[in-house]
Amino acid sequence: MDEKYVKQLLEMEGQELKLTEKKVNILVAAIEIFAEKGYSATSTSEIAKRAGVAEGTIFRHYDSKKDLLLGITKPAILKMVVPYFASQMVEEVFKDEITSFDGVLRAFITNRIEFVRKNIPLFKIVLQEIAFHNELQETFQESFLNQILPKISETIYIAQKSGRLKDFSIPTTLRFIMSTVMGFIITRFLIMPEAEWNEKEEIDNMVECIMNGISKNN
Amino acid sequence: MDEKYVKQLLEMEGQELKLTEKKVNILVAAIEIFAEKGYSATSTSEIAKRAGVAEGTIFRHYDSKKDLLLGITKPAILKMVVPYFASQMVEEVFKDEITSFDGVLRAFITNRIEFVRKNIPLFKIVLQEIAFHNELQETFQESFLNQILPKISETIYIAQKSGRLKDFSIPTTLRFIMSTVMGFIITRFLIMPEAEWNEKEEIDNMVECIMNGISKNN
DNA sequence: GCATAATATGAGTGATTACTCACTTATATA
DNA sequence: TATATAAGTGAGTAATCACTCATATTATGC
Repeated sequence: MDEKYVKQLLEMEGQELKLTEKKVNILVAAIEIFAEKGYSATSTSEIAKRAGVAEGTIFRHYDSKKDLLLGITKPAILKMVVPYFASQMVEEVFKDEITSFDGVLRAFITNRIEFVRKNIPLFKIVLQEIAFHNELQETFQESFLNQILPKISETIYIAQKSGRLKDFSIPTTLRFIMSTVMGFIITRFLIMPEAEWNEKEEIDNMVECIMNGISKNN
Repeated sequence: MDEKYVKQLLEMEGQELKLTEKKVNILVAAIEIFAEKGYSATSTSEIAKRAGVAEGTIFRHYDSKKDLLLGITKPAILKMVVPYFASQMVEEVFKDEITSFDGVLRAFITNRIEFVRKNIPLFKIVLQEIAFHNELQETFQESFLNQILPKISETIYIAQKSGRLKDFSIPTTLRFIMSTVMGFIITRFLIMPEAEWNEKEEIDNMVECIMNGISKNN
C-alpha cells in the first residue's frame, strides 16, 4: 500500500486528507491489525509498534481509537458502495439498454470483485465492525440505501415492466442478486483465498444463475 | 431461555453438561453480551454482574474467558450444521426422490430458518467469532466439510446425472444455494429484524429462484 | 538563520483487564 | 451425624488498556 493509494481510498468527499509519512504508517498498520484480530482485540500500543511510531503520535492524529477506526472504515464504505453506480455512464446503460441487463450485471460483479481484491483487509474490517458501530451503519444507510438503492430499484422496476424479469418484489430480487455476489466474494477472498479459482467461469455461472433465477421463462 | 433448552443446545455429542443454576445464568449472560458487543469487547466482570454471580464463579466453571466462548460456540456450530442432514429420513429423501429436489430444498430452508429464529444471539456470535478463532473453524470443518458436505455433494451429483440440474461444479451449485439462504437469514434476523416479513412468500421465491438458477431449461 | 508552528515523542496516568486463591457455604455420601 | 467433595465468593494480583502532557524534533515562512 503506497501513500497515494491510501490517500485516495480514505478521502471522504468534500475534505482532503493530510498525510505525513508517519500517519500513513499508522493507517496501514491499523488496517492490517484490525483485519487480523478485530478492532476490540487490537491495542493502540501494538498499532504504534508496527507503524514504527510513538503511541502518542496516534492520538495527535486521531482523538481516540474509535476515531481511528471510523477514519478508516467510513470512507471505505463509501468507496465500496457508491462509485460504481455513481458514474453517469452506468446509469445510462441501466436505463436505456434493458436488453443488456445481464451485461450490466456482469460488469458490476467484475468491478466489485476487483475492488475487494485490492482491499481485502478493509473489506474484512467493515464486514466485522459494521455490526457493532452505529456510525458505520448510518454511513452505509446514507450511501447505499438512500443514494444507490433507489437507482437500482428503478432499473429493476423498468426491467420488470418490460416483461423480462419476474415480478418478485424489488427487495427480494435485489437481495437475491446481492446474496449471490457477496457469497462468492466472501468465499473467494475470506474463506478460501488459497484455493484455485477460475474466476471467469465463476462469474459466468453467477450471471447465468441469477438471470435464470429472476427472468421470466419463455 | 430455560435451563433444559440451554442444556440440550450446548451439549456436545458424547459428553453431558452439568448445569447448576448459576452456571446457566453465566451461560445466558455470556451469550447475551457476546452477541451485543462481541467477544473481545465483553469483560468477565460484566458477565458476572449480569449473571448475578461472583466473578470467580465463572472461572470455577471455565478455565478462561476463551474457554467460555468455546463452550458456547462449539456445540452451537454442531447443532447449526449437523442435525438436519444427520437424520436418516432426509438422507433417504435426498437419494430416492430426485423429483422432489425442490421439496427437500424447501424443507431444509424452513428448518434452518426456524433454528436460527430460536437462536439469534448464538447465530450472531458464531458468525462474528469464527473469523478469529481457529478452534471454531476446525469445528466447522470437522462437522460440515467432512460429514455433511459429502452427502450433499452426492445428492447434487445424482440430480445432475439424472439430467435435471445443470453441470455447474458441485461447489458452485452448493455455494449458490447457501448464499441465497444465508443472505435471507442474515437480512431477516440480523440486518432488518424489525421489518415486516412474509416468510412463506420469501421461501417460495427462494426455492423458485434457486431451482430456476440451477435447473436445466426445457 | 531565526522565529514560529507543526509534528513527534515516551514516560506517566488512573482505570480496567483476565485470572487467582484462601476461604465459606451447600450438597452428597457413608 | 460426620466427612468429603463440589460450588460459590470477593478481595487481591500483575499486566495491560486508552489516553495525556511536558518536552523534543522537524519543517516552514520570512
